[in-house]
Amino acid sequence: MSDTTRAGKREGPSDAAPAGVAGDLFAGEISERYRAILEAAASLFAERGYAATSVRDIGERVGLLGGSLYHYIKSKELLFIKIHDTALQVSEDRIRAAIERERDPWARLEAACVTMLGIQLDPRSITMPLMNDFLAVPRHVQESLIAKRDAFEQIFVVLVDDLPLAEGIDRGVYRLLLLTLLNNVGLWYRPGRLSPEEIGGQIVRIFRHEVQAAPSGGD
Amino acid sequence: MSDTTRAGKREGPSDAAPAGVAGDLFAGEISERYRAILEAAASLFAERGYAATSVRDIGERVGLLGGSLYHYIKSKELLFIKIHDTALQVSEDRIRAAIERERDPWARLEAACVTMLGIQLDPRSITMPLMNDFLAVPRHVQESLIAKRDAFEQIFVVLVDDLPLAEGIDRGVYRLLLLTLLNNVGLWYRPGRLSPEEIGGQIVRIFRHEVQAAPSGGD
DNA sequence: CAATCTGTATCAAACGATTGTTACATTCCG
DNA sequence: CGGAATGTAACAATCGTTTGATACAGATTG
Repeated sequence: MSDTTRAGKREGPSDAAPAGVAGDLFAGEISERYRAILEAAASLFAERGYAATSVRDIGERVGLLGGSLYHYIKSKELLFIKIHDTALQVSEDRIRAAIERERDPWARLEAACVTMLGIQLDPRSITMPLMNDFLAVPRHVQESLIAKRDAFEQIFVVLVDDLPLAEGIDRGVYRLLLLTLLNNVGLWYRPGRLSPEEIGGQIVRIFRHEVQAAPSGGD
Repeated sequence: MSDTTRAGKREGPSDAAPAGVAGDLFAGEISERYRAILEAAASLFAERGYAATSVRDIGERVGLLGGSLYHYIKSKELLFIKIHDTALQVSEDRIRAAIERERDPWARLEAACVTMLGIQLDPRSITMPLMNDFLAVPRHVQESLIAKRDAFEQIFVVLVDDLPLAEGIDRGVYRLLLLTLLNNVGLWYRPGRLSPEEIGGQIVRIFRHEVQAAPSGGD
């Protein structure tokens, strides 16, 4: 079969980078068409889920026939995995860069949350709503996704470990709850009312518990 | 050839109620076969999602051919809606009964959370993981689900309004975050480690903020 | 008691549509 | 010309659903 990594095609080398987050997402890709396919597929997967998105749907979005996509992709499954892993990698990089600028553990956590929400809730972003779409993909695809996801979550393992949490709070559960929120806010968020920063702030305000807990607690 | 379960159709009036939560779920249904179909479909929808579950899959689970299901159901879409609405109704009833026994606002919230998690995390329960499967179903089905869901969430509107929350916390966001958690814990929960009660307790411990917030807050 | 009817439950098979994918032909462009 | 990009057309599978036949239980009838 034709080698797909062969570069030096149509466009000039400094022509790329049209959009914001999404443009960044697949920045390393050679062909603009290929990047358009990745973005269209990502957005459709996020909108309707993996199983409910057909290859022809993706093709229509970029002005190609379904079968023509196979000049760029190997299979629908691998396309999904590629999008998923890329989104996760970009998110990880951005979050790491954001928390690096902060010293205080709570400030670091908030920076991570706000950054992740900024990605999740950006309509251009297209990133990670797919992460809650495990169900529909075949088992062996799931395994690939989970591996990548575990690596990503290591960021939050460290972040949560550094928090001066009140005792009685299970840090493992705490981390999972926080990630559950960050991953799913996109399900109900509608732009206009609150900004991603405000929601991130609310989350941290709720999850922020200083060392001394309830002064006159019941139990 | 034909299986052996052909006989034994009609049942006595006091013979029903085999399982726990799931048995309760579709208790009012007349035929045992019909109830088996509802339960099998509910569990499959919860496992793989709506789009990735075929009518033939459901049939196989109950020992029928795919087409034979249409003696009991009108369509796959209506089957999904019925399961969804029933699960929501059962959950609502159980939560209302649970919070009725408590007076303190925080105790009422915890009762609601623990009850809902008990339903969500019960492997027999089968109830509501479907609620996060909006994406795959057609638009007009979504509208039906959303209507039911809004009614359900009214419970939590009242519960959260009664909380003596620290100022600076948006009660609308607070409620949505809480519901997001309750709806999605099932994605990572594995029985054995922690009980639903313990997780519910952790959630409330995190979401519990007395009126006087951080004594020397940063912002 | 046997024969017949009736209605429910199920199977077997097919329907048209859609799925992911491929093979081949064509167009485009340097 | 030559290779990359796209269209055309089909493939086998699977999808939700329908149709018609069949098995069977119970009531009705002789």
